[in-house]
Amino acid sequence: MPSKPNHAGKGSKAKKNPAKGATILKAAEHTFARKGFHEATISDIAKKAKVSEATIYEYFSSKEELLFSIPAKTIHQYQEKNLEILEYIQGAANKLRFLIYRHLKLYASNPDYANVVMLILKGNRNFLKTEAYQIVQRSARNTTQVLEEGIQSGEFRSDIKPYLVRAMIWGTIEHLVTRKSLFGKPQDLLGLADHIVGTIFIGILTPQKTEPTIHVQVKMEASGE
Amino acid sequence: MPSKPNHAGKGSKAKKNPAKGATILKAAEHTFARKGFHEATISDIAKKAKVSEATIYEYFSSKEELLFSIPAKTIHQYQEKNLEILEYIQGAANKLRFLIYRHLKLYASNPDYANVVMLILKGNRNFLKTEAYQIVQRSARNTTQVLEEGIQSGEFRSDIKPYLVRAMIWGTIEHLVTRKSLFGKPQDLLGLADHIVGTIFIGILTPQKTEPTIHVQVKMEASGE
Amino acid sequence: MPSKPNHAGKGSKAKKNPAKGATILKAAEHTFARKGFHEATISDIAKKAKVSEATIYEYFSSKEELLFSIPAKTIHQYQEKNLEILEYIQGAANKLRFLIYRHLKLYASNPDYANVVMLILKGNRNFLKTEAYQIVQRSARNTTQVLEEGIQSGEFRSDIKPYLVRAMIWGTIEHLVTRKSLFGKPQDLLGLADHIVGTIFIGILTPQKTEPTIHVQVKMEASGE
Amino acid sequence: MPSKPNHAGKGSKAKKNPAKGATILKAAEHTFARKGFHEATISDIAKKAKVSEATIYEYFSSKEELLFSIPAKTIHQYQEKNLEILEYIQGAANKLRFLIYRHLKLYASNPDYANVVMLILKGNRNFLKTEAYQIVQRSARNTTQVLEEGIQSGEFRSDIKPYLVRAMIWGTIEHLVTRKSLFGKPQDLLGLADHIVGTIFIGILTPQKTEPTIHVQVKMEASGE
DNA sequence: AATGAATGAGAGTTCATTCAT
DNA sequence: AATGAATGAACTCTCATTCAT
Repeated sequence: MPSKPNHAGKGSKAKKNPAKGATILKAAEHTFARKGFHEATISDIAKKAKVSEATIYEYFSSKEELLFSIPAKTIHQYQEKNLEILEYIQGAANKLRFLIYRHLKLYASNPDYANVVMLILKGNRNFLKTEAYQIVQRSARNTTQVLEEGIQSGEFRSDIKPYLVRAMIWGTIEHLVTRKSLFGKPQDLLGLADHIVGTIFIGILTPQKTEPTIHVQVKMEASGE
Repeated sequence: MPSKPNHAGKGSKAKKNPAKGATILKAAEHTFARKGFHEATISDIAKKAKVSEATIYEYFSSKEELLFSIPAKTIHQYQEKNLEILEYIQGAANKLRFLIYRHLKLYASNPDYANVVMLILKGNRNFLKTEAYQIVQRSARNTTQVLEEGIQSGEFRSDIKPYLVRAMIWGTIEHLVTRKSLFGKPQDLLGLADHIVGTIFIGILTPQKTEPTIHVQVKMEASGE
Repeated sequence: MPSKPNHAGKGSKAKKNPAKGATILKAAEHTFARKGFHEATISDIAKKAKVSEATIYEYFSSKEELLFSIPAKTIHQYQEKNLEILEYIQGAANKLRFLIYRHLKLYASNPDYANVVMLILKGNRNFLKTEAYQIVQRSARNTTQVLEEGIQSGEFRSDIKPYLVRAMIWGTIEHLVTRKSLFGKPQDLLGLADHIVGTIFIGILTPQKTEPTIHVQVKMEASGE
Repeated sequence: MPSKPNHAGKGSKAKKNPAKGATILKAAEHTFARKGFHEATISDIAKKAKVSEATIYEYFSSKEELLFSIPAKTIHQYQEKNLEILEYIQGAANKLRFLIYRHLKLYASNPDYANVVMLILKGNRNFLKTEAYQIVQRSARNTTQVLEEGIQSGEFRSDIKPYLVRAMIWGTIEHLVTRKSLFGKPQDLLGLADHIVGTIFIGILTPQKTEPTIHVQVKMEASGE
């Protein structure tokens, strides 16, 4: 069997009945989201999925593999689609705006998933060894790449650090999504996207005051006329 | 500053020997940071602290209370000092820069602590009921307040949303600290402070391109010549 | 007789394999009888029953529920049969004699059971909330009722207090059974039944002395010679 | 030190301050009565007695010795006084009546003590090895002896079994006291004394109906004249 | 004489996981 | 393919007891 054997790490099993596997996965997502990883029991998940506990082990080799399988498919589809659409978008700024939207939307449209990712997976070291996490990393590189493109093309300042800006964007999103998971507070996550983009793009300082560089440029342009 | 007892909520016990209590707390921080909450056992912590398991329960009423007691003192001192210094700083921008530095430094100078906070406490719903968390919230309000001050004084753009900007700042920091905890990657966290401040302040777009406001100004100035 | 589930209250679990449940119960009875409740460990019982400790918890939700389950079935069958047979017996005295016999026999024929009931359950306040205890109470009412019947029919003195007489009968039995549990002393419990009945029926005073009524009669007859 | 060293078994300690010893004992009685032996902790008792836990161990060598020390003094005084008064009473019936009263009163006037004896000590096998228990046994022999006296003197029927009658009397009392401990039910224990005595003395059957013996005796006496 | 502090020794209980059917 | 039943393996927490002061 030379084909990719282990999607979620060491022990995944051949899915006998894909529909049932998905049911279990949804039940796990639901349960983990509400109770947390250790507090949720296989029995809880089995009840929710209306299968026996043993059946879960027919589909997933361990509780942790079950957890790690939750993002696997989602993240894969997410990244695929991102890459596909990205090709049709012109300009780094537009691309970046798209990526921010997409990222926010991923979580906004699936609260249980957001919960699992933000409150459980983010703190789990073993998750980092997962194939799903590899995709997350690739997805992160998308962003960095777009930022670099923007610098190259002159759309973005040449003195920004792509790594840092990406950290800012992702950090912002994660922070907001986490708060929504915990408090339900930013009611409308997607609605914040424009503000995030705006702030990332032009900062928070009022122009005249603290940007002498701009002032200089102005002079030059004025004289160029 | 009278000693407020029971920092970590209802169940904390009178510390018979404060030094030993601190030793246990440090051992717990160390152990939780390396193993995670559920994976670390009281026995591990007892060994590290060189006390018996029972002794731990003389100082902390449960494993969870032990966990929640880790940030209690640190966060308290952090907030006290912040408020103190803040009074001496002039200008919202300077204050904000200070808060960002401090926040980064808190974690940068105590990796185990960072680890516990970012990987364990952030995902723990019960922590939100803790007194320690109340202080975190108060600390967050510091930032928002400074942002509002800046808007008022004209230092910051009037169209920013303080809540969002604070989320960006904190999110960025949390993201970076988390990555450092997990990968050790941004070697020099504090060194990034200036870049973060810079980006938050002036954004990533190159001025001429996407800021029509500036453009307008230019025209005006040019005609003024 | 439809099978009423959950004899021992709220927490009892569905018995997966009734035979195994009974084995565990017997092992518990045996162990508790010899060691007492707190001194007996789940591990002891598991060993005796040749199952794992966890298996015990598949059948009983706690150590205490296990304890309370011991009398549940026995007491139920006992009461059922009592009521059944009572219908065929004529006369309150005969009925009372039967109940005393039965009560003694219940314990005499099952020393471990006697031990558990007399030395452990009797002092346990939580047992009083048990369904099993409800049946004990009902069984006590049988006795009181028979006593009332006897008074009505003229078989028993009209000046006795049923409640007290029942207490005497039960107290006597309990005392004897307890002594047998502790010392093995009244070798033949059942053999004492007749004596108990006799004494309860006619007391311990010699007739002439304290019973003026009888005394009068005697005199009269004697003088009749 | 040839004087009786160990009142309650192996490990009792010299009472440094008898008053404090008594305080602890009362606290223990109070606490055991309410919580039971295993459920009550040394800490509970220490709190109630307003001493430290360690102090309890200065006076009593173990929790069990503490328990066994509760009846020691009481039972000793009880028996002493019984023997003393018994000498002044004429007639077995009167003596028996006295013993029944005394026995009931012992418990009626000290509910906590009753509780401890009935619900805790009665089921404790180790208590039987105690010196306090030796006195209980001696006290039991009082009763048996009086019964034998009564038979000898003709006050009591010659066909009664002293051992059994004593069991009945004690059993009755224990049963009633236990119920009072558990339910508070027979409100007035002492008020029942007369009824107990009455029933023990003359039984529950109506004379004419079921006492052929008397009839026979009459004949014999008549012919004997 | 009194006790604050420390701990050894377990015990009950939970659950992920396995396996025979 | 599905599961009922069984269990190994821990882990938290409690408490009686000790000992140095």
